[in-house]
Amino acid sequence: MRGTPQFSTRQRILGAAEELFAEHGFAGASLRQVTTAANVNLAAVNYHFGSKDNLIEEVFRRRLDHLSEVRLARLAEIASKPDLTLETLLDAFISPALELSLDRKGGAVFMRVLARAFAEHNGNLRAFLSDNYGHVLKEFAAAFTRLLPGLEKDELYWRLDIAVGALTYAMADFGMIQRRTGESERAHREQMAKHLIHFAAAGLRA
Amino acid sequence: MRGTPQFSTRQRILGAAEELFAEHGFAGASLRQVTTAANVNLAAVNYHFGSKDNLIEEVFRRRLDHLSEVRLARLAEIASKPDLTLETLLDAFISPALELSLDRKGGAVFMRVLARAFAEHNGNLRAFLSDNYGHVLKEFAAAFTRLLPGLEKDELYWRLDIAVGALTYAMADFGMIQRRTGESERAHREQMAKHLIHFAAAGLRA
DNA sequence: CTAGAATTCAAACGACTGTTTGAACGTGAG
DNA sequence: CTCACGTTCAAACAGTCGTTTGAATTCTAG
Repeated sequence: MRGTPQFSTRQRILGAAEELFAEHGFAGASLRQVTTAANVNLAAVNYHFGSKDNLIEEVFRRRLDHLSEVRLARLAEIASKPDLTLETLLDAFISPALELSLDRKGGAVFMRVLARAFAEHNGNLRAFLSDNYGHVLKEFAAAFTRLLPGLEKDELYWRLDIAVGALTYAMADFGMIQRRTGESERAHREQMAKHLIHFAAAGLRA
Repeated sequence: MRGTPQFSTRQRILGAAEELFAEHGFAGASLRQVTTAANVNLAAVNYHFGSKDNLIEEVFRRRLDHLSEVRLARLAEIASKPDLTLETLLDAFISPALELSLDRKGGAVFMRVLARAFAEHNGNLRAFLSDNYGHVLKEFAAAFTRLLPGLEKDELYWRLDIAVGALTYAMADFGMIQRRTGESERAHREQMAKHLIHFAAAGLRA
């Protein structure tokens, strides 16, 4: 029990990779940086994950599997309600991401990795994300369609696309708004989610 | 005049770098890829720009100097009008970016490079952009403040931040909406700008 | 035409890349 | 104890990285 690993080699690699991918990008973070940060032998990455590309996918899978589940569960909870509002529906999509980003163990970091996946126009990565998690977006889009029956399909898709953009950008903390001194990280992000829902609801309606 | 360069070595390097940075990122695109694509000797980058980092900055400067000028000119045109609307003000900010993205020579590609700059949380790059082009955002923010006097300052800044996020995301073509077959690139992007202005205006007002 | 500056070139620098190898290690089952 | 299996390890693989060098070439001013 030297060094008290506490977490498995796999988990430590995933954690270190997530952090370094967020900071330096997928190409910019080397496996030597990752394995050093994880306090693990260099060859461990290829032993446990096969390749760097597979490691990247696994970093997404570890977080997105759970995030998608929670989002769909929230959607199922509210979908049948007769008094469903746009704000509630947006909240069902945004809150799970907010909660993930408030997770003690690197959730906020992961949101930046996710935003990088959008910036990388990489076909393989996009296909992986679309194949594995595209159905969540589809289900939410259907719910929005039901909630905004007056809107043409094209019109709605444009607006949803824009809303997703605002969400991605905000959750990854790309913006210029700095957390105020004395304000907790939690309070800051909750403010952000509140404004995001308000803004997106108005944009979708108008 | 063998090979009819047509453009200077500098310009060809900048063009090739822009394209490869958009596709593979700043770390992912190597100087050998860039110089090969530009049909130029490897050492030319360090001769003309000093280093890869300087080349990156120059890629931004080439486009942003002009974009900032146009944006401020449009703002000056409309700022004094008594019947100024939110839509007009948003248009003054968005249209110049739209026109740039429709530029024959790689304008659309540059918008993706710009979005990458947000994804890179790189301090040096952010400082460079903020130092050189931050005043444009400041001037527009002041105009928005004048136009939305009922809104608290914090509230306005949050909404502007979200609007910038939606704009960045959309202009970089991160979204899932594909151009329809038969629709021109120009028509597609003009649609996008139209929806963007409509969405952002509603979000800012509500 | 010529001297001198500006530019381009092939080649090499040391450092770093992802991946593979085969031996060493720890551990639990028979 | 012993065997076997899963895991870790140091070392090396062939390439690629950004940058530098000094000579060769092109351009320009006098």
